[in-house]
Amino acid sequence: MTINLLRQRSIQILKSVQNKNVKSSTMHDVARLAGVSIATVSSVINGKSGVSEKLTEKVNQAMATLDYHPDLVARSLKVGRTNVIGMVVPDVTNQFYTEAMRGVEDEARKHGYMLILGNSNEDTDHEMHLLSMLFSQRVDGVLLASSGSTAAYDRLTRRRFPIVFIDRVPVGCSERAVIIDNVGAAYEATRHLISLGHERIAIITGKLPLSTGSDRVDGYRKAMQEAHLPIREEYFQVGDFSLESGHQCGLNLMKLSEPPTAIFSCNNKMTLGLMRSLAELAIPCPDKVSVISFDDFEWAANFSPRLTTVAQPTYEIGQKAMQMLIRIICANKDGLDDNENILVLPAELHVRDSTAPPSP
Amino acid sequence: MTINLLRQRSIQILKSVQNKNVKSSTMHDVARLAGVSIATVSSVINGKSGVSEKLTEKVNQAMATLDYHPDLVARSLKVGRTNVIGMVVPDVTNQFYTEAMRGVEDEARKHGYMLILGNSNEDTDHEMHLLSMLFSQRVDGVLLASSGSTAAYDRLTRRRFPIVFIDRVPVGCSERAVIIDNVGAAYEATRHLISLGHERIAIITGKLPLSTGSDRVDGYRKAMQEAHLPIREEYFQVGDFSLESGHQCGLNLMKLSEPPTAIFSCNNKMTLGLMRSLAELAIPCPDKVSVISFDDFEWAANFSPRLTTVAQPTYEIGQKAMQMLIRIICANKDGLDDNENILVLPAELHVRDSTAPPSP
DNA sequence: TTTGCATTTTGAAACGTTTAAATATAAATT
DNA sequence: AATTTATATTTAAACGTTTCAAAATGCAAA
Repeated sequence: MTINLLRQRSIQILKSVQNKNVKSSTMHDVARLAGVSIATVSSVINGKSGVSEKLTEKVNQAMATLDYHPDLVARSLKVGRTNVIGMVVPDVTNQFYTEAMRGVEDEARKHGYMLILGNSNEDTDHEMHLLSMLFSQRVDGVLLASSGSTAAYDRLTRRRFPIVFIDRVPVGCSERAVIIDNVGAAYEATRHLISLGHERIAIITGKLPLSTGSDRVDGYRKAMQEAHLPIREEYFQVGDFSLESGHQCGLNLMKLSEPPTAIFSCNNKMTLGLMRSLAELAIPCPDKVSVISFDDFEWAANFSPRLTTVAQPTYEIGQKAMQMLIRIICANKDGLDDNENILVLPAELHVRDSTAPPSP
Repeated sequence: MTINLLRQRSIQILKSVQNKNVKSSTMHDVARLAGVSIATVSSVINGKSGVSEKLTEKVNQAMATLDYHPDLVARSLKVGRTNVIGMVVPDVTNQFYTEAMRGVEDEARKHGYMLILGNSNEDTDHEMHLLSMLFSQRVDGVLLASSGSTAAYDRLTRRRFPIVFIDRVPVGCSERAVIIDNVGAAYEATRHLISLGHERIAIITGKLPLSTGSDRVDGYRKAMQEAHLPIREEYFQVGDFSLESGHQCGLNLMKLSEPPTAIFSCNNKMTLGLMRSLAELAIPCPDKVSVISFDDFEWAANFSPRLTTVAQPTYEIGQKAMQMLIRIICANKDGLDDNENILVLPAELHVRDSTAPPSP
């Protein structure tokens, strides 16, 4: 075929593609322009061996002129695999999850996966809906920071659908998860307050049906009991991980006739709410009340009071969870059982200025 | 068909589905179990009129027993539309973008769209790659907070691919975007510092090839010129929106023999870096230096110093951008030209404690 | 020249939907 | 009872890939 003929044909095909306007060119167009069969084009695209130098070149050229991008929807349908994984988090504005997401994404990209992110807004119904959407989209697996219900999870696992919990696990489920040692970390945090001399120590808990809720309470309980300190009912404030709940619990605590001298807040958002309530009541921290918080972030260290926190390895949580998910997907594909278990990472206490001995 | 026969058939089909294990049931299975054609099943699923009470019931029952979930991959291939839109942001750990994302998601859900989120990490190459992946995934449109390059954008618009810029626009592109009045907001911010009596006012800029970089500089310039204040070269620090750049610029500024008495930081992450540098150098704010920052967040108001900020309507930006994108998609579908333009939202100055008159 | 064998290329059937056209059924009109 | 009309249901062809079996080609040996 002469160069001229090639050019002419190219223009013609380009035009036919442009006419349809938004529709993009297909393997068919490429094959036609290169003067080969679509099977050959497919082989070139997928780097299969056994295509001659000459045709490979022709095909590549045709793809370039047409600016061809393979249709992954069609491919997914054929191969029964999308190379997309879903991630559902309860609060996308919480940096904890977005840092984890970076770990997930980096690891995902390394293995050729894309990421669909869903935000359940701490709403179990919406979480169910998101999971079933993801399933319908035929994602290859899901990372889930649960907002509480196990219903969706049950349905999916019954189908042997690859799923890994991250950060939060509904109490009861205890496999295929990447979490931190919440009991240990909460124990250390409470110990820190006790060692400073505090006795009236309050806690603002997260959602109790979740591991991050109940385990942190357990660690707190353990430390308190060990030190023979009572846990007053009014010092036990049940929050739900939201800023608003932290705010409300903070007000509840500091308006008591005998307010606590130290508060253990179980996540970053609730701590922000707590600090707001302290500001509103003009209660200085740590002078009047010490604050220790789960989750460590950029703002914690450079404003006043510099917060004492329990720092979690957020990026690593995401990274490790994605690795586990990939192993499960592969095992599933080969029809064998994966024997993935729960992975527990350590957390770290960062002592700063928001905790101090109680004022006499 | 007797109830018994139905049950028997159901068990048989269920078993055949379970054997394939992870594969889920198809319209075919449903049709077989319900004893109808797959076209009828399709009609029921899509709520088409003209299916008898009786068959509708049968089909619904069959779908329930099989726990059938439609394969959106197959549907997408057929109808040439995925009902998925992509969103690419330069820093997913920046709450600005996740709050915008909430607006996007709420609006998307309302119209039956799902969301794929990509994080370009301020890397234009990676951004290109993400965009081309999204295109291959055949998303119906893209929301883009650009990290600087226009190359990807050009390629996509040439194909008339629906795309809306959000927050940041590469200088030059000036259509289909939802942004705020950066010049005006930066002008007001600088005016605020000037009105407090500051004359040595520094700026930490963002990436200059982006509207959020250059427009904010323009506003600053305008205010300074109007007040007949010089813009010293060493007070003009070019950052890149990252915490690290804010930190470095902060150090540069405060180590000058004649440091500024006020600093205008052009986004939240850089402000965090700036505050870190002030802490390291033990320079009190606002006593020695005033700080005003773009972007307002939860932590800005309840720690000390309470930050003076320019607050953007983050949620609304996302919401409005998604609405615009949907309009473009619809116009495209009907083959007509959309006449969408740029949408500029107002920002708001929140005066708090980090800005004060210069110390004498 | 033929034969056989390895290599390259192609044809055609999937994958799970939607949809237009065709057919079957029921109801209404003569 | 025969015909028309409206309604309900099914058939079969797409959508853009992958993939396997079959066909074509090239090349060495007979």
